[in-house]
Formats: sequence, C-alpha cells, structure tokens
Amino acid sequence: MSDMDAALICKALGDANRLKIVRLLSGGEKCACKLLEAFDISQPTLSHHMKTLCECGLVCARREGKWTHYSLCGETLAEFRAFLGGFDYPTQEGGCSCH
Amino acid sequence: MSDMDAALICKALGDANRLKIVRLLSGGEKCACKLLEAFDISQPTLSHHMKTLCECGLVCARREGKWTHYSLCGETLAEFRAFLGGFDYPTQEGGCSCH
DNA sequence: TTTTCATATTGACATTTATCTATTTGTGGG
DNA sequence: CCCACAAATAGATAAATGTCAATATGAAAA
Repeated sequence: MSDMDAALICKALGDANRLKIVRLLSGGEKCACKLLEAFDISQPTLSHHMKTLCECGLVCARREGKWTHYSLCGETLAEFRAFLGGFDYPTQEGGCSCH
Repeated sequence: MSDMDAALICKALGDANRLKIVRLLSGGEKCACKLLEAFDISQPTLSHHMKTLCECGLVCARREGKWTHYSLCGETLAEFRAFLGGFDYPTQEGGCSCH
C-alpha cells in the first residue's frame, strides 16, 4: 500500500460520520437505507460519504435490485493495518544528533 | 479511545506531508530543523503540521534548549491500532434484512 | 408504459484546511 | 544588554470538504 492510498483511507476515516459508518458496517453488510436511519444527515450526504469510502477501497458496494448493499473490504482493511504496523516507535533517545 | 480521538488521528494522518513526518519519526526522535530538511515547505507550515500531530496525541515534543525534538507516542499509536482492530469484516452476507 | 421508490449526481454555500509572508517568542552566546 | 537563531503565532488566501435542496438515474411494480 502506497502513502497515497493510506492517506486516502486516513482522510476517509477522518470524519465522525464516516467512522460511524465503518463501525456499522463492521457488524455486517448494510444497505444504504438502513445506514441512513442511523444518522441525521440527508440521503445525498450519505451517498457522498459512501462514495468517499468506496473510492479509497475501504468499502465495497453490491447492487441488488433497487438497493445498494455496503460492506467493509477486509483486504483493504488488512493492508491498512499492515501499513500502520510499519510505524515503529523506538524508545531510545538521541536519534537526532542535532547539535 | 473515543471516536473523536480516532477521527482526530485519522485527520492528522490524512495528509501526505504529515504521513511522511510520521514515517520519519518512526525511525527515531528528530528535531524540527532535521524534519524541515526533508520537505519543500516553509518553517511555519511544518510547525503547523507538528501542532496537528501533537494535538491528536500521535507525536510528543521535547524541548531542549533552542531545539524541539519530536517523537512518536507509542501509547497513542497502540491505542489507535487497537481501535482499528475493533473493526471486523464478517464475510457472511445477509447481514441486512432490508427487503 | 407509467408510477414509485432507492440511490446517485449537480450545483450552491459555509466551513475547514494547507500554505505562505511577516512577526513574535524564547533561548543561549558575546 | 544586545544579537543570533530555532520555533511558534498571526493574518491572509486559495483550495478542499461537508452539507443540503433539487434533480437525474435506474430498477421493480402496477
């Protein structure tokens, strides 16, 4: 996963509503109308958020008749976790021999 | 870690420059002047990014004379990873009994 | 085919954000 | 005390973002 991909995912998660959407999807696939019930936002706004989540690969959309069902993309989620796992936090000091 | 805390961290990571800063700090503590060398941005802009990273708890600042040394906060990073770990991606379908 | 319903797109607007220049703050050395 | 330097803050501005009302699309039902 590239920095740009990761930044896109972070940006997508950096909104309280979208974070809540991801949490809801974490419980299993949901259609847009069910998701909408959980929020105080308009239908176009939810649709816009879903587009953001889909475009970064975190969420997949499945069309079934009139309804669109959304679910988390486990593969992307795993890759993102691996990306974050690449950050270490060495406790030793003096890493910067500044002056 | 609350949703708001996590959203703050995500927002902080949702910028290519800040992601790069975190990667640099992942290699150990660095002072602001060393970080600045790695970018094509002005000193105030870097300072602004560091403030964002510090305010979400991902980075700690340590003052030493005229210099400020920054490092990743391992605790926050761990909490954030745990937060993301809370998202499951159940593969079973039919989670939404929509219609 | 006409209607109805679920979702997506458009266009507009207010807010937030990333960035810069200019200035200020704080620290240490002459 | 004054100067030099590292970093932070202030103020301004262009770009991105979240939101909504209005409209379009697309699919099933009547």
